[in-house]
Amino acid sequence: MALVRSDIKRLLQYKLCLLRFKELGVSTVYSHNLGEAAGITAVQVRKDFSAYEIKGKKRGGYNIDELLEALNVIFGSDRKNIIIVGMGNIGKALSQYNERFIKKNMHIVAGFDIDPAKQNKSYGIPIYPFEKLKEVIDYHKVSTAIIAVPFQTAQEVCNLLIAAGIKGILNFAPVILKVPEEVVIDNINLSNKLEGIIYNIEKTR
Amino acid sequence: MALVRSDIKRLLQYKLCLLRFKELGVSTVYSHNLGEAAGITAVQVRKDFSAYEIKGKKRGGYNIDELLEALNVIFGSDRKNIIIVGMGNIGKALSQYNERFIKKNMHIVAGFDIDPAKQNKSYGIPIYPFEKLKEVIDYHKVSTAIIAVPFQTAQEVCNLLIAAGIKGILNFAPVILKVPEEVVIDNINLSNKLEGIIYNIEKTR
DNA sequence: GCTATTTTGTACCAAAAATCACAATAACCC
DNA sequence: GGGTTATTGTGATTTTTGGTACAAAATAGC
Repeated sequence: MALVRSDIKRLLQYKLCLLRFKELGVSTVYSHNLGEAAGITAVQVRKDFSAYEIKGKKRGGYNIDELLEALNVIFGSDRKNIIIVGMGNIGKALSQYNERFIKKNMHIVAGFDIDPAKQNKSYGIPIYPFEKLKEVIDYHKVSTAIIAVPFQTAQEVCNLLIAAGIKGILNFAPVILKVPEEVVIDNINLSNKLEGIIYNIEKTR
Repeated sequence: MALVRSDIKRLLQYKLCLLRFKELGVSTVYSHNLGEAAGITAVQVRKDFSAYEIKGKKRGGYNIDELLEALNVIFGSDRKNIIIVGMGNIGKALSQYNERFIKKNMHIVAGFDIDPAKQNKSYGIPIYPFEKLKEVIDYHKVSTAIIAVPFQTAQEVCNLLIAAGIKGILNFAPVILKVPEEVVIDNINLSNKLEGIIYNIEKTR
């Protein structure tokens, strides 16, 4: 499965904004507030909530706690364990994001690298050789992995992961990984992102 | 401007795949070859090329050099200079990607950080304080920036960048940055990406 | 040279997503 | 309490996107 539906992306953005609002002590939002914060039109916000039968009050807006509760039902609030495969620049950087992920109850429990030298380094998470993949995945009940290996080995690593039981992959290697229909994949190509931005800049001049 | 059109994303993916094919010594491709490599249907490939008046030969496929030449016309082949703002984990990691970006003629020419301690470190690129922003942007004719600062300061940094002449931004801070219509912005939220993947996994069970 | 096959190119159709327009209702103000 | 306003909720419309089917053309095989 190649794509996260765009309504889901928006709901996640709402969730993030709502948590920030809540931290500021706000207890209700209007569709246009939330829309502005999330970069989405007010109509779209109302439609999204309406589609999930989340009700607001006419002229009274939406209650933030109720919204967050409803979003928790949609997204689940139980702990998710994640692994990183490939402890190069990106892998290392992401391992240090753990604190942020933990706030959303996503825990990076281990990293994997082919290089034995990295397997002893302390990145805040334990680093294992690939032989330990299945063991760690099973033990921590990991269903999601981040691939941050060079593109030449990415597909091979991807196959290993799927064989070991991984169901969802965030891929930073600059290839489109081929996965069975039931596996969720999101390919991020930073260099293409930059090129796309540059194209848009030039085009509008 | 919030979004890079999806046909542009596909063209960039074709470009990447074509370069790889070329390195392997292949000189022609069929729409289904390229489609498979790029994770796109063959019909879509043909439509995309057709839309840009790139012709193939019936039963003979497309000539890779011609395709690449056409893509170079669309995307330009001149050097683009880029800066990174915020030399935390992500900023550092990206600065070490420079070699890969250079292959596409995108050069990260400088990094910026508020912390004077980082300004002397060697990351392969010079690191400056924010006071030097305008100077560096003007000198290197930079139009594109990567934001990798904490979310609390991201909008402020974004405004600074735009005031200093930046026209396109790739934003890793977990906020939706507000920019004038003519500025190109791509907001990447890694934590939302992971949550989206996890949602899809659970949903399909 | 005729037929079969492969591949491009495109017209048409279906699905998804976004936008517009406006009805419904609750709160506010005088 | 009556009118006005702010806000939600949704039906209708448009736009965008991707997919299907098939015609056109070039090559290959015999």
